[in-house]
Amino acid sequence: MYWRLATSMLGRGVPRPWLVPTGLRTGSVGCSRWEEEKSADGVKWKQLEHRGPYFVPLYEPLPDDVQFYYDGKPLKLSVATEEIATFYAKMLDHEYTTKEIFQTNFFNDWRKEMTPQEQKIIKHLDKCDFREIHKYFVDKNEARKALSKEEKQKLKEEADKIQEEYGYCILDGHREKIGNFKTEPPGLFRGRGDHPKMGMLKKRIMPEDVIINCSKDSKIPEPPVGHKWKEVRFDNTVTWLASWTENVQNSLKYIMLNPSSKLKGEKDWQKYEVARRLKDVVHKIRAQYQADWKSKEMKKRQRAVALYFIDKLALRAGNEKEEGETADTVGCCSLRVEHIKLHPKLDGQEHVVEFDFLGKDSIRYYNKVSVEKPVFKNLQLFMKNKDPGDDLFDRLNTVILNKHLQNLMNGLTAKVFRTYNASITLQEQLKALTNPEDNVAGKLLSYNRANRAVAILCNHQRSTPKTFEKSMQNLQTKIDAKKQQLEKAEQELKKAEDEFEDTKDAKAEANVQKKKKLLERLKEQLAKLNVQATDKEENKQIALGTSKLNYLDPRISIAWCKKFGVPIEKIYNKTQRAKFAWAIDMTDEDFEF
DNA sequence: AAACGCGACTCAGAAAACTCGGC
DNA sequence: GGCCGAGTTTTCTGAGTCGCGTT
Repeated sequence: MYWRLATSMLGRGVPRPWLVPTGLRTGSVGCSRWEEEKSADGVKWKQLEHRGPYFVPLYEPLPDDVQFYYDGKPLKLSVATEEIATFYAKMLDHEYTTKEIFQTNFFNDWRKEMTPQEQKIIKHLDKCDFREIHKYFVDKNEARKALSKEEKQKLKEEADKIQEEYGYCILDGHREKIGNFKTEPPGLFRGRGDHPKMGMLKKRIMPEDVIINCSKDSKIPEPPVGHKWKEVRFDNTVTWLASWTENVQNSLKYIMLNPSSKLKGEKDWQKYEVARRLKDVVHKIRAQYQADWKSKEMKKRQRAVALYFIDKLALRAGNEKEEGETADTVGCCSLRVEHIKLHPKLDGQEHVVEFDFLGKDSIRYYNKVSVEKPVFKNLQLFMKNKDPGDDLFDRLNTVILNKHLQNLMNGLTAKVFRTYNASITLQEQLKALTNPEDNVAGKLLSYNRANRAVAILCNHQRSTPKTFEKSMQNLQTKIDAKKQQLEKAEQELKKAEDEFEDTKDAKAEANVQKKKKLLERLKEQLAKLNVQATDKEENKQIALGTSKLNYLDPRISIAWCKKFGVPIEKIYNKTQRAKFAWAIDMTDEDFEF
């Protein structure tokens, strides 16, 4: 990997490009010439060449014997109408289709695409019968699973060929993997949580919708035959290869590089370096916001309390969002009065704030936190004479907050606190939990626990896996069986020892040794199973992946692996190792975040 | 100056696809 | 030695953050 060289050259003791300006900037806030990342006018590449997006296959009409029924009677649909019908039919056993908003949005959008005749007939969704179409797709899926080994192999090869052709680009002379090289197929929009637009029709992306970005002197990608690109541009200040506007939310979608790429890797590295710089000033910042809790200015007080939440609870910044366009979720600055309850005393603790709100992806944040008295008093003040639907921090937003943070440290924004607190927590937890005497399994449990502490801090949740109870039971069965084996082995050892007492012959002695070994092995296996069970139970509703991938400086984990003799593959799978190649390359066991 | 709207990027969990160990 | 299913990895695309230009 060519850039490994580059990164190793940038390792310890060697100035890192984006850190040099910081050093020079010390004490000279506002010197924009040295702003982070702007050193080269924001140029992201010199050369970019690619094939353009891979367009998902066009719709194939249903066979004639698969019918749609309206009001109990078969009805042949036009191809366009039928295609949209299949989107709904495919989702029939999904909870989405039971929701009224989903149904309404779908039906409205569907009717828009119908022919006038169809519009005249199809007036009510509840008279539509998609079950035969649904069954067709279920069967088709089954059939695909049942294909022979050779047929599957053939499909795999075709997919590999597409990946090979469209999945890579040339960036500054080097072949890099693309993250998402396929256009998103048409379908029904599925938002998270209570999304007002769920069920709307997401239209097919055509070459005419796509903007290509590449370098002028590169081989410009050919649009599919008979088609044209919307535009070809040569903008080297951005990292995307292609983009289009998505019709449901009217937002841009991009084709970008894979996390394993140099471009993304360096950005990731940079992110952690900013978080590490926060480490040096965080004590000062904390002292400052604590002082600001008593400020005369209400705006400052709100800023100080919000920042305290962001720091202590790792809340997200909380930008405003357009009402009615998305699910009603909030972050710190957008918290409303209804999202917190104040308890002067609760469960033996004083000044308890009870948080209950929906955050990103409509994941519930529920937490009871004992806070410092001034914070509590301030919150009472902020809530005074307000309705439940009013903003808690009415004089604050993310722009004001981030401007303030920028003054405290260059490159500092609200999200840096999440990165910083996540990484520092991992480092501290690893220090506290790792027992050098443990075997690898034991150490991995400690690692997972440290990781889990971070996931809890960041509120990374998952729904309990459908198979959880069952697999827990299976594990318990295994444990019980192992216990029995162990008991039996103990008895046999005792028997062997007695026999040796009697005979004192070499054969009996060897037998004792053999039984001892067996017992040891069983004990170890049992311990391992117990560890597994604990780990599993504790992980039931917690998602470790997000923090591992996005918040934890990989160098902490790599240093830990090296220090305690844990193979890196036990912590990071192949993809993760590719993403963190920059860190694997430069980190030794002494690394400190 | 501050509100706004857009653009570009990171972060997010669900679902699909794949793998691998036990029978 | 192939099949099954649980566990793991990869894909997918929606949901945030934050900066910038415009008004």
